[in-house]
Amino acid sequence: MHKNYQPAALEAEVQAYWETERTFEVEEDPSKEKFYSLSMFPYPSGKLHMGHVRNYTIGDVIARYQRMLGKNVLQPMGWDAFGLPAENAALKNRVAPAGWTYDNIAYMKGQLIRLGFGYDWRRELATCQPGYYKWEQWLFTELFKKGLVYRKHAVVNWDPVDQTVLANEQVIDGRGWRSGATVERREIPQWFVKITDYADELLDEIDNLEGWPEQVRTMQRNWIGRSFGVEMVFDIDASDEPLTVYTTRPDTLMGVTYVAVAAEHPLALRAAEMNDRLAAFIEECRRGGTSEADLETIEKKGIPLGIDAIHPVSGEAVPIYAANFVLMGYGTGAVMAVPAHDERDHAFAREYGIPIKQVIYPSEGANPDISAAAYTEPGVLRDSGPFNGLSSAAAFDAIAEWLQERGKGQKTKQYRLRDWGVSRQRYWGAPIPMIHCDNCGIVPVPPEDLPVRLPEDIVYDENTINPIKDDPAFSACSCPECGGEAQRETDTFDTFMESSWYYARFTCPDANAMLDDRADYWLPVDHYIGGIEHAVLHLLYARFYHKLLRDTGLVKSDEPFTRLLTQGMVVADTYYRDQDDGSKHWYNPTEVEVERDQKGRPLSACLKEDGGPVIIGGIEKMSKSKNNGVDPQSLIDRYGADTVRLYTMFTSPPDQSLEWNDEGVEGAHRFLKRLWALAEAIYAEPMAAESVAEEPAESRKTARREIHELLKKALYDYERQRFNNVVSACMGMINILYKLGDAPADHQLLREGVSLVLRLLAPIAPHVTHRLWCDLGYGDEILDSEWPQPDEAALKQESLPYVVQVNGKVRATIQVPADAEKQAIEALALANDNVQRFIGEATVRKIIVVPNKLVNIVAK
RNA sequence: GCCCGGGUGGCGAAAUUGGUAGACGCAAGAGACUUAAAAUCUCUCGACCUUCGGGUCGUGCCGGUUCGAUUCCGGCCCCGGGCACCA
Repeated sequence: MHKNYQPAALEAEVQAYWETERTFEVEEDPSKEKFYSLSMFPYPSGKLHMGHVRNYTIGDVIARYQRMLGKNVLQPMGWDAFGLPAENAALKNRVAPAGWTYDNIAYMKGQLIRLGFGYDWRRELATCQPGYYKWEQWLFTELFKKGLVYRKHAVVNWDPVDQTVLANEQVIDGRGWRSGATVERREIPQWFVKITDYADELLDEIDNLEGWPEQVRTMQRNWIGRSFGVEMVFDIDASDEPLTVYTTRPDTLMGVTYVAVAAEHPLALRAAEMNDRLAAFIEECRRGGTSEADLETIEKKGIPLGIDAIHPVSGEAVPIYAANFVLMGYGTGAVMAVPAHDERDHAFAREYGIPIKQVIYPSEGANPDISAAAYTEPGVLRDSGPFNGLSSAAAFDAIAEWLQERGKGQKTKQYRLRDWGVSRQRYWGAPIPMIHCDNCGIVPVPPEDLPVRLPEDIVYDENTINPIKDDPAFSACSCPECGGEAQRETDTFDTFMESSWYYARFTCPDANAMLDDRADYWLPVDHYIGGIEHAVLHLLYARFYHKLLRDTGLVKSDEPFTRLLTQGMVVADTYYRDQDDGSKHWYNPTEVEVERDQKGRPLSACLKEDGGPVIIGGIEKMSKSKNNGVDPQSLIDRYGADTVRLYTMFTSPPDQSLEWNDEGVEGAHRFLKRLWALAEAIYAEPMAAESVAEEPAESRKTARREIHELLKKALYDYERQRFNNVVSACMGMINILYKLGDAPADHQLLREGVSLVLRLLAPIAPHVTHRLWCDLGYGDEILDSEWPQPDEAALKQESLPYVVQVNGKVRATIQVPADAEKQAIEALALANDNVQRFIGEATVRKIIVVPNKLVNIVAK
């Protein structure tokens, strides 16, 4: 055993041992309880960032912990390999996306191994491999046959200069990121999967996801957004085609004072033929991005069509407006507006001088001032003709019934959730396996022709937009039905398609089918760990996909992930300078010197290179775009993997955001050196197996009790996944062990204490604990050692400290025999001088005794 | 704009969930060892007052419930995540 802790050599040796012993390779074993621990696989962007390190450390800690509890643990790893950054890199460096991606995978895999994560690498997969995406192409054609896939027009961001579709991320302040041109909204045909068919099941089963954070469950419920409302028709005075609108507040129907339609609504387009102002407005509405955040934050604008809608109950004419906040793609592209009872309608009505008609009044209390703000609470109806006097709830039913009897509407259920658009107009993705034939229409690629391979051997220059779009070698094909000339679909899948089922493929990566029997041994995933930013999209799509797999007969379970841990962001300060062209140039924190005030708050910052000032951009998620990432590799090189793992676990609880701070890593390293020093002391002086039984000294007895209390706390914190507290407890134990004396009994306690700390720390710092466990002769394989339990006898105390409060304020701490009765405790509390001083002349009204904790004396 | 989180010393955090606020660590200060430095070890460390016993205030802000609130309720402020083509 070395005298000093030397992580680099030690970790290499232990990693070699794991590889030779095939420690983390697992097979199905019906005799053992299985545990499938999975961390969200990375996009191979180049190198690991701190968020990866944190995510995979949490996952590895959970996997190793479960292994130490005796379970058959599967922990695989793979690569979410398709995506936009590979195309960006291709444009920038003129390299093919495939080569760039595989190079990144090789480098990042090396980093994962260097960090000591216990993966079964035989199961590794990359989603850009034809052997992987073949099966999702196959499933897509199956879903098409079942009617769960369809094509419709949908809006995209169109860059009129580059002549290309842009991702939302590529639209900056309404302009294309490369061309700087104002982005337009354009409708093109795209493929959709009917997730709304599963909306009810996806929503109702959230109730059963007890292992998921409540926060994520709430977000998913709101995202699906099931609402019960009424669909109704407004006749149009100038048209035969009525307008259909949906509302969750039919009780406010008599307060409708206008109707708003999307700018692209056929009614608006027709009216615009005769109306230049309207035509210009519609043109204006086509500009800007498509994201919901963009649409919801633009100034709400509208323009009257000059056409009226007929109120279905009163028969009154109300004006129709074209409005930029109503979207053609959502619902029916038309909404009824009730300014008195809806905030957005209220703001719009005030802007355009539209009447505000109050029809709902509070059932008790003062009537609010409706001219100042909308009254959105339910209440009692007035000025509502036949519905006067009804409550909002009763009016909901009465109005729905009234409309239904007259064929003007009905109760319906609606979702905020929209069908999943899976088409992307990009090269680096899985080709959508569909064929367009002039004779036969849309024809799915037959299974024997799958996979539709994406050509990887392509050339990129700065003008390349999409290498397969205009490549006849790719798109030309023969129709599988009529054999005639046909065209392949050149759009590729949304990368969420790949990431929605990889967890299942890991169970049988070599199966000659999408999945085989092994899937049902391992699934569902027992513990899934990933970033909170995936709370809705990825996690909802994966739940949906699992149900598709189930209904295709490939798995038996209903849900993919039993327990979910959403780790917080790794965040860091950002610094930038404004460029002449209006963009921002971001500087890495390592390039910047920050001046702080006495309280440690940043005052100003300057660039080390030129000493000039830079702007402090606030704390944000570590990202390439903000250049605020901390490279974990330099920390690994300097301190070793165990220190980096220990520090990331210690510095924040897993589900909270981690504010990166280089200081502190040193402390984690120091702790491992202290552990090493204690182990060295044991090694240097191996003790006789049988030491003479001696009555333990009082201080040693206390030390042992404190160690077992900390052990109990650590076990509790392992269960609730507060790994930062586990590390704290281990540090506390080491601090106690450091203060022990030289007696044989001290040495015995030291041996016991170190064996406890090693096992508690084994999932977190696996290399050093593995080595010390072997070198000190505790056993051969710490992962298969007995998981520690506190000694109840050591925890027993003859007397306990109680806090004594007078009127809720702490006035004394007293020692109370453990078996004392309530009266005895009260008497001891009252006997204290300081307590008496604060009772003074007052009369004791009440004494509250909280067992093992405190006494509160209420005196007045 | 909408949905979801978070706010505790100079800093990261803890408080077994309504019962001693600040465990553990970082930074800082003092001391020991050393020719010296590093490393290591020991002690101090929320603010203010103090007769050195202790006292008053203190968990973003304002109010409430309670014998007792970081924890529960109502309102506000600030920061972060998501918003369907970043992954």
